[in-house]
Amino acid sequence: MSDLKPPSFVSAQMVAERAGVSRSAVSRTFTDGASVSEATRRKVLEAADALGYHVNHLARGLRERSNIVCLVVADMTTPIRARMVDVLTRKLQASGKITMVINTETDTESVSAALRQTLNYRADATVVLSGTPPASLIETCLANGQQVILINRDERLQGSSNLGVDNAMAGREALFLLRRAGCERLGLITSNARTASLVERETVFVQAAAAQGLQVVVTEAGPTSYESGQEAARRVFGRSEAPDGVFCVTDLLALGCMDVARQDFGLSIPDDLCVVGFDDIEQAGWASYQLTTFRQPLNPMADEVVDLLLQPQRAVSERRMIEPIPVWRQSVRPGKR
Amino acid sequence: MSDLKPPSFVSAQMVAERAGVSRSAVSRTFTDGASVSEATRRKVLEAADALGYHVNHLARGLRERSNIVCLVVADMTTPIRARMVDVLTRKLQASGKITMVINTETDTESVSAALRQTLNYRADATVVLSGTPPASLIETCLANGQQVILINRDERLQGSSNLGVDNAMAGREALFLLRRAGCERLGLITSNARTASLVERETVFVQAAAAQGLQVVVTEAGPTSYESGQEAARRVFGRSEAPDGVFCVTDLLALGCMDVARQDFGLSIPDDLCVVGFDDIEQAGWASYQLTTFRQPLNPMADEVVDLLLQPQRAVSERRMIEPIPVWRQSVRPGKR
DNA sequence: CGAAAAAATGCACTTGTGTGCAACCGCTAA
DNA sequence: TTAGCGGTTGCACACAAGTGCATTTTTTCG
Repeated sequence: MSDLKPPSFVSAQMVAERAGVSRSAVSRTFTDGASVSEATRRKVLEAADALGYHVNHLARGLRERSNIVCLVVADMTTPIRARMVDVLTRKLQASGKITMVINTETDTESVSAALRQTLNYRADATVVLSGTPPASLIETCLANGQQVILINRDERLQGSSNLGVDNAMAGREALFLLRRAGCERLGLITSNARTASLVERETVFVQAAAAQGLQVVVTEAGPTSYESGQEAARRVFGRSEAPDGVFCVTDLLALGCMDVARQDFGLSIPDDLCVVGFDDIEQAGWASYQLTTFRQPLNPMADEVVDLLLQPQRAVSERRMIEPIPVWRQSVRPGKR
Repeated sequence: MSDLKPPSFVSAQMVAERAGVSRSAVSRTFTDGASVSEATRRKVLEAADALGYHVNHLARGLRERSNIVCLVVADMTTPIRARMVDVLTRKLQASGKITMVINTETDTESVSAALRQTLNYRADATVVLSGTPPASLIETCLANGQQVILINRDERLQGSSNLGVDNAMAGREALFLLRRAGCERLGLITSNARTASLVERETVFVQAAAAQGLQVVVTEAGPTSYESGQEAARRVFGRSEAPDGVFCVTDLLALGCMDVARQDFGLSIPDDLCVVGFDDIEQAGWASYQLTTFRQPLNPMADEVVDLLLQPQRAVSERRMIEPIPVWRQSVRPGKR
């Protein structure tokens, strides 16, 4: 009397047998707009409920769209990435998609493997948050009818949709803020990740400064993290002509920098040192930091992604740019000292 | 001459035609241990490569296991949750599973909807990180042969596997730490989330204190967040007999509490006030905080999850407990004042 | 060289679903 | 009474894969 085989998913066939109808009737009951009599429908729903039946979306997706969207992401623990994943999964779900997360490294090999997984699962689209896939693989995706959306990876790739924030604007504005605060010796702290986004913020900041006849002390630390910010700060503020205004290309770098500047070098922020960040992660607003920064407008960005998904034919090779939002806090003086 | 219909996924059939073999041959080429001649295999691989063919895992999963694991989670932006998702997706991937993330609210209705999605996609297993699904729905999952693993949701539910950290131990040890530091007036800060985990940490701490004849000032703030910690601190330290030792059931609460205690009330940590947290999020180790706390051993926990998945038949109704690891930093005095 | 064993191949069925097509049912109007 | 009509229903096929079984091809060994 013991059931030896493990229980398996209940299928439409079983429901049909129990309800005494054809399997088609079951299918139609769960399909919007299909023609089923009220009586049949009731019988089917009753049987389905009793057996615990749930439509197999995998089999459904065998015919046409799978409604699966893959998220290729690295460094998920980074606050900004966590928020991105959060917002994206929310919005995608709201538009009837389901999200597969592929956690990867940023090197090309890992990203390629991730993208191939994406094809294996017949995702309607892939959203790449980290790393840059090789162009050939993107073409394969497109050849398979799969949409590719790159976020904040600025290398323009044929066929993929690109979405990013205006890094140049942030670089220019950061300089403006620091100059208005009366900063004379400018510094820039970046990581060795050298993402297109980071590089653009850096170069625009440096060039804009050069246009004003100012030189910028550029410091490159390890990966984009709090610890790298600390390390960079130890190098920067130990020298004779330490900067009095620093643009950190990432909030995490900025926070590490602030802690070291204050605790190890006794600097007062914003009196002795002004700091500007980028991302507006939650911690930037904490009382200990009150970092002036630029917010990545994640909700609008996610809306754009959903929008791109809903009109796939027009989306090919599109490029959309979103303005970051300056967030004023206390790490930069409002006027000249 | 324009291709009107959108490109669609290339199937094994197309590869077979191009390679001049049967579809079976294609299938066998991509199946380990199947019998194919080297010549055929080469022809197939060549055609597959030219067309950009990728095996459809969805169709493969139609026959047996889908290799999909669903992660039901809320509050993904919380550092501890982000880390959990990160570690789990990594380990699951490493063991050949693919992760679907369902971002939900903690209310029963949302969690139920999430669990039904889980069934729709024929997930081999569901890992619940937030909220508590109704017992009836868990039974439905089990009836469909789907494993349910609950993490840190301590209500023991029939049939599901439970995995959690030893909250009681943390409560006891937190008290020990504060008492050894010479704290006389104890406080506890919790959120209104009232998760089983949080409640257990609270009650054990309070009871252990009572056993020593000490009363604990319990403050309940809003959701588990930095801001709630701030709010609670404003209420607690404004009174005449403010505590000199506080256990915050979560690191985020602790960090908010520390900032307010220092900046609004001029308290020095750990001289005037000792603080203990729980989770060991990254920010707890930042220079501004140096919070003494208990680490959730996420890697071992994820290993347990994978282990449970690999032996599904034995896993039914199992319950595993993992010890949190005390992390010594500077927010508690090492000895009596 | 020929027979037996081994390897490779293709057919046909399986999985769970949606859907076009044709049959059917009940009802109304001529 | 019967043709017509709209609403249901079931059959059979499609989707993309894996696999048992029978058949064909190749290899091996006497």
